[in-house]
Amino acid sequence: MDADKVFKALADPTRRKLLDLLCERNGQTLGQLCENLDMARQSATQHLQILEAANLVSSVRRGREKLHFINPVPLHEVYERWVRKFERQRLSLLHDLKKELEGKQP
Amino acid sequence: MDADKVFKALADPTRRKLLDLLCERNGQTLGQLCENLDMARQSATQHLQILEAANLVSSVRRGREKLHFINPVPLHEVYERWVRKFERQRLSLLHDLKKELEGKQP
DNA sequence: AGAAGATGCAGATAAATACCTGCATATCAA
DNA sequence: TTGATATGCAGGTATTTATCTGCATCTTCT
Repeated sequence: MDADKVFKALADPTRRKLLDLLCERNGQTLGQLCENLDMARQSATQHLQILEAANLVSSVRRGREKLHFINPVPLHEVYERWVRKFERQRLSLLHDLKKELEGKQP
Repeated sequence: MDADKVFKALADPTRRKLLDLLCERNGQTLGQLCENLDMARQSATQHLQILEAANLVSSVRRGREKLHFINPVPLHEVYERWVRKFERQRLSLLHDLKKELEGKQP
């Protein structure tokens, strides 16, 4: 997984909306997705290309249409790599802060 | 939580490295963090400000030093809002794709 | 074949982003 | 107090990014 591509893909609200739309109904065409977007079709295409490069979306050509499918695997890997790691110390943080402040002031 | 700020904060590799560094040792000063970064101190400051604006990092002034602490709460909320949602349909995706292709071709 | 529909490709541009340098301020320690 | 240390602030710049417009290509349907 290219974590940088995944994070950068998720950084844009339009692309997160595209993922939301595909989550509601998987396998939508470019045209269908554009109906919910309020921007030029060509712009949406670029966003979808970024999502594909991050492996968050796969597409299949069917005739003159292009169908898009969400792929949750990279998101799961982001979770494993990032969220769980930081959650492990969740409970110790207030302790760290308190100790730090107490230990150095009279 | 401002999801957009959180995602944009995580989109930069330097900022993710800062979170990693704070995960290894919480409560580091700006100077300590800079030793691991290979960029001007002022640049690191800007990254830390973005992390603070996203509430991923908190800081406390102690004399002439500034201590930084990681805050995992926004990451957890990102997980709840994003990762779990998409994971729920994880198993159905290959099915969706297969059905889509089969149903429309002779 | 020809028209309509869906998507692809390329170049232009305005805004956002990540850096930097230079100088200012505040704190500690001798 | 004075020098050294840690951080803050402001401005400048080069790169990246998001978006658009215009035109091309490829299917489908009549």
